[in-house]
Amino acid sequence: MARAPAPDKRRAILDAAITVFARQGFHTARVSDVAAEAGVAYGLVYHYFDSKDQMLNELFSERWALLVEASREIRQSDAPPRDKLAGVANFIIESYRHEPELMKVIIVEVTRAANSFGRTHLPEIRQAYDLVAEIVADAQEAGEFRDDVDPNFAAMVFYGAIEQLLTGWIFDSIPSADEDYERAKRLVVETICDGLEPRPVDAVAG
Amino acid sequence: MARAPAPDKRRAILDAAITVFARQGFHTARVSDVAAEAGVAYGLVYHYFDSKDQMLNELFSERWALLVEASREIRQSDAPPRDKLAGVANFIIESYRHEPELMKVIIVEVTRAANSFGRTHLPEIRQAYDLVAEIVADAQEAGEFRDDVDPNFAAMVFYGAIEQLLTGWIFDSIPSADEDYERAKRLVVETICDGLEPRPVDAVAG
DNA sequence: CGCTAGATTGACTGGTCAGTCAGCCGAACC
DNA sequence: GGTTCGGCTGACTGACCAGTCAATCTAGCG
Repeated sequence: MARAPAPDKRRAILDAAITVFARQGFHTARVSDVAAEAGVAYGLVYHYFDSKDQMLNELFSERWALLVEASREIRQSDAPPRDKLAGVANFIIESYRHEPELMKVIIVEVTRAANSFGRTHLPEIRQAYDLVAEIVADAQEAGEFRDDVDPNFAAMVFYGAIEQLLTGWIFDSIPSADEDYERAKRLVVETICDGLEPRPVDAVAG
Repeated sequence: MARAPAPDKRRAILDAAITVFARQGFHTARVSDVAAEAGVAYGLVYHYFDSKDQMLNELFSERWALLVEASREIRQSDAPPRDKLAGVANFIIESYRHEPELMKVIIVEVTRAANSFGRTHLPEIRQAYDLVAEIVADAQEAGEFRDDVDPNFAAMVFYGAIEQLLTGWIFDSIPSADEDYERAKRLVVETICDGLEPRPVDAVAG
């Protein structure tokens, strides 16, 4: 029999780490918990990873790279700016929908950890923000968005809104049925693009 | 000589805790660091507080109560809704401006800590969010805001935007001169109320 | 004074865990 | 069958730190 087809315990450990970090939080999670969850001996974790931190770093970077990549493609597409923002929102919210535990870990432990991890990954995080800022700037140059709002600022508002939604779902303080995700996607973009105040009726259509 | 006018070591310890928690993060801060920062013996911390956690809880609740109180007053005022939102934004941003360390601790260690502290204080946190939602709902009933956006949702977007700004300042990734704070206050409200897309010119004024 | 009570001290304890390490197991290859 | 080598094991160690406590100090008070 050929050498067992890569049991990939490494991946199993990483997956277990997601579950455990999401459930208990990184700080309170013990490496032994991760090993147990993965059904693997304690020492094996250190065979594949240098440290507990490295696992978290890897989880973050792996997924964040996908977000940056997706954002880059969306930016370069020739969709209208509103659809581009919708695309980014969609990607993030779908990520949460499919892998809520991983996204929880990323949002809670990395994005928002101002000391330690947050600082380490600042450059990566900024890349994603910057891409949204560029989408806005592009739209402003094309006259499709107001040009009196700093693009970086708009990006902050956009990301802030989405992260807050994720946080709401994580805390289980806003509803999370299928339709709620869809509604949320629509509403972030709508709110940010259109604003809360009613538009003067520019065409009585209907 | 009258009994020394309450040396208030308790307060000194709490203030030291702010500095230390902000600098090192709650988890990595040692109680001995707090004691040292306060210029006080280790044991004295436990004379005034039951635990390390209790210090953080107290710091959070003390200040969050002010925010809720201010929000409540703003809601009950008869200013236009846009000014009410501006009032809340102003309160939070001014809090950060005057006590950045305390606000950093609150945002990073409590508001955004889905496990541990965040869960503990969820009810208090929600109170503040709910008040913003009510401001929006009031405005919708008065026909001053679009009524096709869920008020809770609008509140999320609003808080998300502000917290993201604070986070930007905390991480030192957006500028923080006096005028930047003022501009930020104006822009959050403007962006959220007016949206990013240009309004159709409803009056050629000027 | 002598007494009481609260403030203050800091050495010490108990428990927890990240990370180490000496060695085992089994597959391939000779 | 022996040898090698990577994957794999889990008991152990060393450091760290929250919280305890017995002792000391200080101030008012009779």
